[in-house]
Amino acid sequence: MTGPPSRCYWLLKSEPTAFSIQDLKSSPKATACWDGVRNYQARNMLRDEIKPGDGVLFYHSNIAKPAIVGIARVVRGGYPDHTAQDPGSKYYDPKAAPDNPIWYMVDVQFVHEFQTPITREMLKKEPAFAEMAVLKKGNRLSVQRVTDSEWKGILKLAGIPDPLD
DNA sequence: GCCAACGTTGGC
DNA sequence: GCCAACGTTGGC
Repeated sequence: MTGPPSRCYWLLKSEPTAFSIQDLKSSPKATACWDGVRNYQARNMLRDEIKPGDGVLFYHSNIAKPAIVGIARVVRGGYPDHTAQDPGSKYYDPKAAPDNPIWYMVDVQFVHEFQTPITREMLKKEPAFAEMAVLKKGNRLSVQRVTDSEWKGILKLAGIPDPLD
């Protein structure tokens, strides 16, 4: 094989009151597990598609100015979300078991926080981002695919070179 | 706070 | 398998 390994891009959504990019940055090794996803479509992407080395747009939702606030990288691919088997967790799912974890998570590492968040309002002004799932009305998926050109466009808006290169 | 959109549940 | 009811998400 020649050339760089292929890399995919994702948008991960989080309510900053639950888990913010600052929380990620201040985690040990600036790394945290992306737990608590309880939607099958999102689960399938976490389990099957998201690989170490992939790029992540970190999106803050459910706030006055929802925005992409920075970049992370995937450092561990899909593995069972243990919070589903922890009765003390708010993400507990009594149907999950060691031989049937049901829910999966990945590990992500902080890479870069944008000096100025790229707000939803800004994204909506750019035709290049019109097809992004995050902008579609009613879309609640917390894990979304991002195309190469969308990724490049976001970094261009942020005014930085690709921090994963 | 409002409410539209969505996913899940469960009766039938 | 249908679909109404419900709980949740998340922009506004």
